[in-house]
Amino acid sequence: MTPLVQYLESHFDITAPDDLQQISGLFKTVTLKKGDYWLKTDQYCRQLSFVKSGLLRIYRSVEDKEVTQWISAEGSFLTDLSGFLFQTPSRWNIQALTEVSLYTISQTDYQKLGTLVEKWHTLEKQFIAKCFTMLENRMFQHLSMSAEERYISFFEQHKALFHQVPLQYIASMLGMTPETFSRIRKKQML
Amino acid sequence: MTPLVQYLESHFDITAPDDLQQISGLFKTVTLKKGDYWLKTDQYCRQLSFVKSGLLRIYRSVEDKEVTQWISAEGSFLTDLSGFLFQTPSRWNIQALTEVSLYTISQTDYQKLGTLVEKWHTLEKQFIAKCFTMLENRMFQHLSMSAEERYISFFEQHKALFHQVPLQYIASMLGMTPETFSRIRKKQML
DNA sequence: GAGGTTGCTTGACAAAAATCAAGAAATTTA
DNA sequence: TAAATTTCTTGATTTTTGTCAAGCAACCTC
Repeated sequence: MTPLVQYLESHFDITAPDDLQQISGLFKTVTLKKGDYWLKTDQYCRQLSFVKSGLLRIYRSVEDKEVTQWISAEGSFLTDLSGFLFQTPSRWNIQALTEVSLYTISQTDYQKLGTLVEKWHTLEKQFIAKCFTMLENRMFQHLSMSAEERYISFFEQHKALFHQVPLQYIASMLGMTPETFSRIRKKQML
Repeated sequence: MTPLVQYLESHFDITAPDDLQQISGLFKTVTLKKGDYWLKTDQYCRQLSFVKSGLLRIYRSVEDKEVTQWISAEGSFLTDLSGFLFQTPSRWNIQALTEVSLYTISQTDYQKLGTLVEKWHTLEKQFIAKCFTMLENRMFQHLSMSAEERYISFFEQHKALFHQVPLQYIASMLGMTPETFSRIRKKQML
């Protein structure tokens, strides 16, 4: 569970060995094969995972097309945050794009963390707030930037993804068609 | 402070008179005149307000134009959530569009709530998570809907706003120009 | 109530992005 | 490795949205 422990240390500033063990002890290792679903629309999301390795796509089907909301990569948490916290049916599908290895905690065990780890509530709050902030930035980019500007901005921050997943998913995530994406890409590569 | 108390009861399920008083007792009444700023870009947001009456616009200036992020109305909380929680300089301007009456709590007093009210941490978490969920929905709409569809969806949920604030602000919030907004509007009214 | 300001609409045009269709390239599968 | 599938690219075209410019309407304000 080293990657998870490192994450907890660096992102949550949890350093006490006891706390680290309390937390990581509740996670179980899970693997998914390419194409497997971690979650499907209308299911209840009763788990929170930390991605040890691999890539997953979070998307939603609307009418005849699929809208990719995000791609989760190694070293980040994975859940349907709204569904997990409010226990409402999920609106998302989450599917493995590669072989995936996860550390997973059940909702029940997750709830124990509040009593086991002193400052858990604060950390949880910070985590959710961080998710909010990221989304706020993304929303702002959509309100203020063109497709090309969004492409450039995303490319600068996530270069690696561009040769790890089908580009159409990145296109969708950036709110454009694969064709538009391809044309911008060509222009950028000249 | 009745509107605030009602909000706490219905949205946060706080019913104990003691708790209600503990909380609302820390808020002070503040009024703003039309055009006054509640917050400016690069300032630290050290307050959380509840809008008793009036309307405020949250926006950001980019190059030569202004991007409206949201319009806050009567009966909702107002803050730069990211800035307030992480104590980072704000990227937003928040300006009164009308006479505004607020109940305001300082960051210092806000922090006391954790010790004064038993389940405060849970409620705070729920509140932030709610903000996240709303933003997630909005983001999804931008990824999956055209300008016209966004107009219709917003109009259905916020009819009242359309004759309360300059329409250009709503246009910006929906990610389109005033001209496009005007054309869609005309089409919808036929 | 005349003049100024601000906000809204309209038209003509330009640019951005979507759609459709075909084909090339890459990847997977057998 | 050949065939099948999936993904990406390209061109032609349409649709959507933005830009610019002008005019109109509402509303302050003096």
